[in-house]
Amino acid sequence: MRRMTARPANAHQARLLRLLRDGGPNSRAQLGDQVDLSRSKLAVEVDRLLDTGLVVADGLAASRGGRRSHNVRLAPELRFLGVDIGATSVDVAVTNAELEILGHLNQPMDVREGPVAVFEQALDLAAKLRASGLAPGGFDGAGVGVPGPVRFPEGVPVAPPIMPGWDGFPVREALSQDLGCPVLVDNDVNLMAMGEQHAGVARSVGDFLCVKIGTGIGCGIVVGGEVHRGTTGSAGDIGHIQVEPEGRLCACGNKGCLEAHFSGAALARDAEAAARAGHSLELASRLDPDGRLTAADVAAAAAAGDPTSLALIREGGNRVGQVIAGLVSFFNPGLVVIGGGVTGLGHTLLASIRTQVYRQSLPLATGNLPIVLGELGPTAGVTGATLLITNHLFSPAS
Amino acid sequence: MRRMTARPANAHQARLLRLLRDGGPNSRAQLGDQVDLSRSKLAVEVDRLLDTGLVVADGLAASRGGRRSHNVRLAPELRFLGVDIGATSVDVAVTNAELEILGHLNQPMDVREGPVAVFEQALDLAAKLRASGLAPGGFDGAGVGVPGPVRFPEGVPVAPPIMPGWDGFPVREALSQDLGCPVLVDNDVNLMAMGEQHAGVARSVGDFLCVKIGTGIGCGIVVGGEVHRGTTGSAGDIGHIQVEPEGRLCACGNKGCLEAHFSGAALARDAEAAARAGHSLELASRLDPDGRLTAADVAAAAAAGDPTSLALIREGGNRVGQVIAGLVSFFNPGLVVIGGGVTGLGHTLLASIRTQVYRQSLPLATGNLPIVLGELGPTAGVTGATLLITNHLFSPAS
DNA sequence: GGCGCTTTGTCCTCACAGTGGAGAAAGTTG
DNA sequence: CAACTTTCTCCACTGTGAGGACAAAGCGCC
Repeated sequence: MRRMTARPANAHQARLLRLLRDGGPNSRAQLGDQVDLSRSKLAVEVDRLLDTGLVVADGLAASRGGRRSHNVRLAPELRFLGVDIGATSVDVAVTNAELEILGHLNQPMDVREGPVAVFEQALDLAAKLRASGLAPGGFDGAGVGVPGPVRFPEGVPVAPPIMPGWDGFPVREALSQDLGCPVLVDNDVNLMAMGEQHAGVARSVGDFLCVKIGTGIGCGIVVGGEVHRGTTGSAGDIGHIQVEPEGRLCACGNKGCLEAHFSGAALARDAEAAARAGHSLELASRLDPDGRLTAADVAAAAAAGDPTSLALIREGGNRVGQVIAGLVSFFNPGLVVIGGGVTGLGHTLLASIRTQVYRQSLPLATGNLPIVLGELGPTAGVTGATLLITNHLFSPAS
Repeated sequence: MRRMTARPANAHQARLLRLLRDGGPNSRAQLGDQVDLSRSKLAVEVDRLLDTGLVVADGLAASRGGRRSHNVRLAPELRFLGVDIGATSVDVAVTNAELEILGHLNQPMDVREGPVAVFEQALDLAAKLRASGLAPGGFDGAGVGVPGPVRFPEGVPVAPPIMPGWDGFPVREALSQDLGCPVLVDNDVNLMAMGEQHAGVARSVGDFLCVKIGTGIGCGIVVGGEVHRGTTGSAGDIGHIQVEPEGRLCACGNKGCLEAHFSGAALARDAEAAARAGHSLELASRLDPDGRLTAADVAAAAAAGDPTSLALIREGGNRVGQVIAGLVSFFNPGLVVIGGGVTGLGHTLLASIRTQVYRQSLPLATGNLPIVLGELGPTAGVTGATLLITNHLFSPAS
């Protein structure tokens, strides 16, 4: 039960910790190449980190033509917890300090059951992972993503549209008590963006957008390598941008919101309607006993060549693409990542998004703009969550 | 002919220079209150700045109950040039190091005449200001705004839609040669945003948007106090966001761009059409011999109560408001500033923009969101320009 | 194996940024 | 004119960090 208590004493140490997190075991010489400090100073700081126990010796590395170097690495017993709460399921993962996922569990649930019930399930999953020996000493930190706006400094959801019972629930404080470790809470979309930035397609891109299409639609915004959360924590909430002046009624009360026209939920509804109207035998054959379909059913039908499903996906892609085109003109990102549950719709969706964006935005903004699917899938969120908390812990203590 | 050659030697000196720029003459004690340095260290740095000549003694201040303090200030002979190139006119202003405007000239012109002709006029205005004794020793730095995207590090316009002849013209290099001082070039909208941030409505706001509606429409984006320019320098180019799927043909080749439906130019065209169709006697009476109108004519007609003009303005406001609503949802700013030539349309325009934004965006994003007119008018751009160059010069030399 | 060359890591000295306190200088107030 | 404030300077002391010398450890070649 040895927990991480120490924190880096200065910016140099913080920098070194992050290099070790992102680059794995490293020799003093390799660290020196990346950090612009004299060798002597660097040795001093590394020694201090060794003293704290955050960093340990890791044997000798192979020679590169001279004396073999003594590697150091982050303490291998450090454990971090990533929790990603979606609208319809929870993901929980345990990582070491290098953010390698040691164990990952997923469970369906309904976020509308409220924070108490949901966190009971999440903590249960975390306990299972611990019970399998992955985190014998408990956790040194945890990151949590929730599907709605968060007042980041306090770690409290504010006015979340799809999870009314969560408004004001002190997520950070409650979980910090339960887990006995530091906790940080953020919007799930922001965490997905951070995950892709750290380990996915967005490595080494400073400014990018990460559009997550699941039950709802959100967008992570990264500016200069940092997540932009906005004044009230609601930045990236693009699901309620109006795409049709007199369009469908949305749960938020407005008409024609993007989310009402396309999202995992909207797609399933449209597919059900098409199936019931007899437009698609392929879809009808997939109806469950209650007459319901999911986005995954549509993806499967599309993969089987069902024209109705393909048309629905294309139309949805056009809608999202229309909004993304606007955002690209406005924000001029270096990359757009598409992720979330509907990535199962794959390249049909991507193609229609690309068409819209490349057609509508100015060539200067789209000239060298990749629009790609996220590559981490369900691990993006939990990876981002542990990145978030380690970023915090690997900073000089306030 | 004494030019500023020295640059601050370290971050402390840079910080002090900016404090003196923004706060005017200050005593060492007052500076110490703002800068978190010991008095002794601060005295050393101030002395070094005095040695460079960037800072000079400025006499004794009034006593605050003890020994009177020796004020210091930025050298009063420092002169900066701000140039703001619009689509239809140039603004040129001279400021001291405290960014007080000592002289300001404006001249109509047409950017389509190309960079050589335009800068000839701009330099002519600058020479006039010099001739009137405002900058006997020449300029210590200049900032330039152009109405299109700029590759900022090089100071070169790229693919500017409304000024084709400017693509790739080395503005920074050319002007730096002509003026014999450091020059920085940016998008005019970004400079307006910086101006309002420094001296206008956006003081002390970290994240805000500054929408400039003139001949075209653009948006300055400020994130964490810094202008966001995007990957290729085209961030904020919202004029070509599509607002109507099968809308009017735009100069850019697409259909339904915001700019095609509302901007200074579009408003004038609509007003002309209405006048010619006999819908408004008020507007018809303002037609010039060529049958042309300007946005200012529409503003005047609206002020006189002309219902056609008011309707045009309202409809335009709705269009812009629709786009801004989307940006607000996406970006979650703490303030939206409306500026540019059409601010003459005043509160009629503002009201319809506000209506759209407050109706379409989520309450969390709009709850405490002021939407206001810029307060600097034509001086915003030139102030931003001199802020840009002094920010650069008051930074530690690279 | 001996020798030169390379890489890695440690040790030592020096420069200097920065702190904090003492005290001088220059005011105000009673 | 004494007591108190505020401002500014001077000085001694501390800790950070750079840079060089040197030791340790490895490779390759003769």
